[in-house]
Amino acid sequence: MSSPPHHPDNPQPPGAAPSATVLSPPSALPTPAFSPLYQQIKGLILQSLQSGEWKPGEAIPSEIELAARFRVSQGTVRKAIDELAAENLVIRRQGKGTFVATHAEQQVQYRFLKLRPDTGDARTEGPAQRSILECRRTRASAEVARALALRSGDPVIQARRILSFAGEPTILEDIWLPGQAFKGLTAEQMADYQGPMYAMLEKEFGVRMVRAEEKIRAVLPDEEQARLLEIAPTTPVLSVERIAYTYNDIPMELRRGLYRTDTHHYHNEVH
Amino acid sequence: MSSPPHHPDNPQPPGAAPSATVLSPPSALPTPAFSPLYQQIKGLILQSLQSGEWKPGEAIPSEIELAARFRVSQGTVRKAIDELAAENLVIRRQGKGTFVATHAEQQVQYRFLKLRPDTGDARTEGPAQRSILECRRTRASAEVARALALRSGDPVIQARRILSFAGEPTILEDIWLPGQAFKGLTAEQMADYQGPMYAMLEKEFGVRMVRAEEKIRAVLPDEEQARLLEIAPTTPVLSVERIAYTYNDIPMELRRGLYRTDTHHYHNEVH
DNA sequence: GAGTGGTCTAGACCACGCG
DNA sequence: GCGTGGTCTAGACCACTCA
Repeated sequence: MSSPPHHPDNPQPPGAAPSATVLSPPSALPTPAFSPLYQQIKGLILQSLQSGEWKPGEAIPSEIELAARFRVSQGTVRKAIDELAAENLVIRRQGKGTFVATHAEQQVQYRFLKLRPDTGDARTEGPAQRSILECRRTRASAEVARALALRSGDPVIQARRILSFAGEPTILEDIWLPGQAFKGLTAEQMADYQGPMYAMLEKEFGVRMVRAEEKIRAVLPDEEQARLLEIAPTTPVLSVERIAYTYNDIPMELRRGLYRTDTHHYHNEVH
Repeated sequence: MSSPPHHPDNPQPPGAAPSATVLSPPSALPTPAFSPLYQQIKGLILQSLQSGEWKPGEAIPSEIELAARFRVSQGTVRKAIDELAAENLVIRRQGKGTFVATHAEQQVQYRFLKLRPDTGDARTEGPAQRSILECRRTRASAEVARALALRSGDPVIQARRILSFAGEPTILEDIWLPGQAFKGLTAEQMADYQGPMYAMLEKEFGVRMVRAEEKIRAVLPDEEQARLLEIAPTTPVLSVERIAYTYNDIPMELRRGLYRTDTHHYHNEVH
């Protein structure tokens, strides 16, 4: 950390780094950051988050504790946490504390899935049925490697599954995961786990998906895809190509989904 | 406004409403709001925004001025403006001031359009060519009325246009606008205006689109649509149904777009 | 150099959740 | 009743823009 900015009355000694025991980050300098104090604090909290010091669902230390740990005012910690909360990395609960965000919550199941039934409440539809069609270890094609920031031929896990809503097959997904981070992942694990796949990856492998980018197109399914989705091959479907990222914008999943939109639609809000 | 919360040392007289001259809002009570002070301030600023006290692109008063006007601290005004900035209603520029957001800026042309070329930079593609195919006064169908919160048979303006990128017709749009708010809108106005349509509506009618919701599906174009987009009728396209809202969540536009996704894709980021 | 937004602090009190 | 996050204030100084 660089020389911390001005403390009006309490001039901080130049090298006074936070007293936190900062674990060595995976692939970056300790904290380059010539940035506002609260940004630096945010970075330090982020490091603890990604190092697993606080697990998903757990509470992080209170603002007062963090302020003491980092030797800054509570207001500065607050602003750092505000940004983390705005990015959905933590969740604030008044009177209780601030918690590490997780995919394993009833309220926000399928945080990243924007498909909604055309009619009725999402809740009347009930949870999705998942069925794993395939799950195997293979090697990254050039395309998959590029999406996952790997080299061609690096080990990847490839899976295919179907999500059904109210008994209707609605989503067909092909999923690629970097083999290294998910050693030992089995089809059983994917099939048996109760809850979203991202919750399972979080729990079993400590990898948290934090944000994703999607490219959406209209396509016709091939024969096999149409059969699996139980639609005619002339029925257009949404092709949703997703790259999901962990902390530090590291891509951790490539997913190609085909969404039926005869009974559902992709919902988006734009500001 | 309810009794304003606690001023530590400067107890505010109970009825001390901000000294701002509040114009009567269109269809709501002066400010129900049993909410934090900064939320009430935000509401008051919002009223000035929607009443046109400050026009798009103009600067709003400085934080210090607003603090004086509303008799609160600068920090409270700041928090109110922070939220407005987060919602893209205003833009802060350090050293210059805070400005009313507008659709008429070079940087953020087509703020609501999420379609991007598959390859190359969006800027290499240049601006879109617009051609108006149709623009007429008509009456709202039940469906259009529901979307725009009108009654069936209310006057609406219906338009159809094509957006082309690099000479290729890419988007076909049918647009419905409530007739009352846009009296006197002509096809010439739509065709001649340099810049996004929302910028024109902003300038000519004082109606600012602030947010939109989209429902996206994959469909096949009908014959006419295919002809206009210069594609085969067997080419699936994205159907994007957008409802755009002004302040206070009042729907002001229904738009049905067909997007070609053979050369472009709909891009979305999810958190 | 004046004016604007941006950062930081310190301290007070409020609203909530839980034992 | 205590601890948590949430609100509000007051005052200082920084960083940027422009005349």
